[in-house]
Amino acid sequence: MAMKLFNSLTRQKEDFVPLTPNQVKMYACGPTVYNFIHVGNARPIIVFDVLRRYMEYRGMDVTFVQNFTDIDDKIINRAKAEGTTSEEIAETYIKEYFTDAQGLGVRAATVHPKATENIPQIIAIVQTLVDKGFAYEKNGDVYFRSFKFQEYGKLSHQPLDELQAGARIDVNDVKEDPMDFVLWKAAKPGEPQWDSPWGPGRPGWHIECSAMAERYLGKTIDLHCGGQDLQFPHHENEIAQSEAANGCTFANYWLHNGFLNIDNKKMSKSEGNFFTVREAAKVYGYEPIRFFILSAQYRSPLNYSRESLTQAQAALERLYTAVENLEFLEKNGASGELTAQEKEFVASFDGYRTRFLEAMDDDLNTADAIGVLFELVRSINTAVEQTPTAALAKACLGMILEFSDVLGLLYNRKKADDLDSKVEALIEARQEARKNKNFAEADRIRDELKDMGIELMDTPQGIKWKKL
RNA sequence: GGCGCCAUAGCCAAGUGGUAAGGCAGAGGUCUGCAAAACCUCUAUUCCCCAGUUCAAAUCUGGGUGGCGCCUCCA
Repeated sequence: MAMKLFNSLTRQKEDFVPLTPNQVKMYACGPTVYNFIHVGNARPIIVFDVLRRYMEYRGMDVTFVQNFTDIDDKIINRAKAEGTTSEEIAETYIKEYFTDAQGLGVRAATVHPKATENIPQIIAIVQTLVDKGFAYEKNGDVYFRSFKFQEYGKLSHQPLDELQAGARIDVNDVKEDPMDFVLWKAAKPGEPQWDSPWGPGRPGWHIECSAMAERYLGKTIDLHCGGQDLQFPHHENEIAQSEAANGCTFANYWLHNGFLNIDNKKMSKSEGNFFTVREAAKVYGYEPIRFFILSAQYRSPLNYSRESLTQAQAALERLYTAVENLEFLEKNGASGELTAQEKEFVASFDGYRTRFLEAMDDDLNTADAIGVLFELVRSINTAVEQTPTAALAKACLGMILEFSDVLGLLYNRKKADDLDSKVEALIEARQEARKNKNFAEADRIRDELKDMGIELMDTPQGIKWKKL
């Protein structure tokens, strides 16, 4: 059965069928690198990372392209303000982007192209559009004739005349029509520029994505993803440019994630009501941010709050504890093969897997999938309590990690490294005290170890410890 | 003005025609020297309101109310 995705083009959930069976060409609009990313920016990054992981889990080969917009007014302004160059600003925040992305458990895309490394490709498309009459030059700028593209508005489902009315504010312009948008901007003194058939200048924002998607994925791609706020005009314009230039469909499926809100209002840079991922991670850790974002279906609005992040931390903790307990049992549990009863239990995993797949197939319902994961964890905790064997623990661990890998969770598992001899001696001393029923001393040692960052737990299989 | 989205327990959040998943928080219990973890039980007769369709609705239809977004840079 095919997975279903909500396609913004048709406003319906559709079976996802890639152009080439099991080969997926996927593009996501990446950040403009002039600042740290905020938690709202993290939502698409995480969600589409999960989509990619899930498609791979389903046996598809995914080529995932996510660009960096590294030339833009904001970058130029920031560079001016800091007395440095655009290149330097972009380089800095690309580095910071990767720090955050890695922290959030986001895998690097197949390719992370930069706009500035695709100038010839951009110029080529603009030239084609000029040649075909879809674009015109004015004072060194080049604009796209929006209404010449018959299907303009098909993604955002905006009636063209209404769009025009809304754009009436745009007065005294050199454009033929207010709805036209810029493909190439004439250079201003002191700003980064490249030579072009229309004189020195730099690319507009929308054209970059058209150029990079085509270069790395081809003229028609399977999936194009991004935030809901990019649907219009950015994605609408990408469609217009690419389809006008190439004469074929640009992307078969368009996915748009819902907003991350704060106080029920969209978290946005221009409003200033945002927390950077870096700040939030300092308070809650990176992984709880990921868990929090995946705790709702990606198209629903999601409200950022201290309480939600705290709840995410606690929920994750439950998962980690389950995994740690299983790892402990794998080492210290009773040895031997799986019993018939245990085998039967392991066979019940198929039911969970089916439900997990159903949830993920249904437009990437990560909230439901996480629910299945928690139900699995509870049944495993119960089973393992009844028969704490190493073989069962191993099988259970495998099942949990299979799900968590798809969601990209539980990636901060600590390696069970060795304790130093001093700690071992203290544990030994505590055991001796316990044997002698000297519980005051035993508890004192446990507190001492806790101060050293080692927490002890007594289990039927022996002493379990973890670093805090 | 145009085009959309959302409303489920104290909190977060699934469920979209068959009688309310899961997590967090809370209460009680089992286990334990204690602790931690885990497990068990309990915590929405009800899904913003009103009307309608149906044997059956949180789920469909119509009408309200409240909140939000895009139409301008924004994931």
